[in-house]
Amino acid sequence: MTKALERREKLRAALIQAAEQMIAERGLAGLKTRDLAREIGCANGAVYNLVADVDELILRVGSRTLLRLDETLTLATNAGEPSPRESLVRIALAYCDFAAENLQLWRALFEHRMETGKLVPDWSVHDQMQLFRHIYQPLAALFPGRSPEELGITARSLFSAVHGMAALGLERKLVAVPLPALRKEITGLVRAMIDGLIAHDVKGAAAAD
Amino acid sequence: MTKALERREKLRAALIQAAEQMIAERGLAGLKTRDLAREIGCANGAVYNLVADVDELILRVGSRTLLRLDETLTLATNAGEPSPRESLVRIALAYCDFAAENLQLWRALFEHRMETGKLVPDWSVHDQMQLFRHIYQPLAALFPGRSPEELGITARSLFSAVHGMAALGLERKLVAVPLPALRKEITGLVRAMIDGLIAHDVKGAAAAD
DNA sequence: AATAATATTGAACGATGTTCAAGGTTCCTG
DNA sequence: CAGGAACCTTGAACATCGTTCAATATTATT
Repeated sequence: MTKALERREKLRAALIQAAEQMIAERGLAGLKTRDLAREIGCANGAVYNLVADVDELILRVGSRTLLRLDETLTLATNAGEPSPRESLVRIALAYCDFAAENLQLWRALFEHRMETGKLVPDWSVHDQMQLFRHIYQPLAALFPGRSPEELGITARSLFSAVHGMAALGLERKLVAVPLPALRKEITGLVRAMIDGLIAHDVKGAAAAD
Repeated sequence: MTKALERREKLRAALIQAAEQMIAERGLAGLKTRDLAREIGCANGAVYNLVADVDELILRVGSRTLLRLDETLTLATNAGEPSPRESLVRIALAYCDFAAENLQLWRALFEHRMETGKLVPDWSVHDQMQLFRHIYQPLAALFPGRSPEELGITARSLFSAVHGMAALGLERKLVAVPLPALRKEITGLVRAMIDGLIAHDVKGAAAAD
């Protein structure tokens, strides 16, 4: 029993790794089951013993990408002990850099759409939630008056805004912007957002008095 | 000569309209040439007399979507004569509302990727540039000290940030957020960004003295 | 009206994801 | 250790795409 399952797991790992490399090199649309099968040395049909369908395969690669992204953001947060404000800037820049360095894999996270009717499995959804965690902590330090729910919403908004800048900035479709310029823009806008949010907080508190 | 070309143009218009409706109903992935041909009453192969390939078809639909979006933003800008700051908020909300009401068509604008090697035609690129124009004017009023280039960059950053909030907010993948909540978040963050940018401007000017 | 030019057709091609019966391996049991 | 049960692997076959093209039908010109 061990022999068969062992080989299966080995092949599975190889499959996911091959898929990761293929997406990284040729984009999500360049992922082909026949190429994958040739790569890991098995028949085309055998892929479906290792994985239910390509949707699952893409999700598994996405999970790995999210994990690496998470590690990157963790590293960015722990570098030195800057103010919460600068911590958020660092996180945003780390996100941008990760996207630039893992462009195709990062795009695959957002480009992929499940075939209609099939819903994303729990383990995949759970992975995605973890990302906001990094933003949450500095935000909580900056806005001690806000409830956890409010902080969660603000965290998601901030994340989304930075994501949008990276997404459109790294896109060739709209004007291509050089990476250093994009980093500078993100830095400026994150600082502006935070300062603006702080100012509103003060105003709100004053009005509440 | 007129008879043939006339029919051709009629069919072309019908094709693009059918494609638009099909994308709106079933998403970009639901666009099938055979269904389109049946819809407009011609053979599958005839589609390629009206259009070079589906890429062009998608781009043509995108052009129409961008045009409607442009009209929507124009309307939002001209409604009343609010301050530049509130004008920007209105534009952002109009963008969000348009995305929500034209979800699939709006997604198609960003989901579509040309097959590698083929580049987007000029007329399509030109369409996309026009969007920043709406943001540019209020920004110029708010930041008279900035150069046109700087304003253009800020406009794109602001647009990208709002786009990101709409994109992730309207996505089912990350937590689904109700539209009113999303609008409120966008309003808050746009105001914060602008106020933050203004504060930085003042600080920068003071430091320059 | 005859002929040249052009448009339209739908069958066929090559890819692609997915399935499945046939045949091979591996594992448990007597 | 032998033999059967359970499982795995295979590669051919299927359905569905976008796209092409020789044959046919239509339109325009002389």
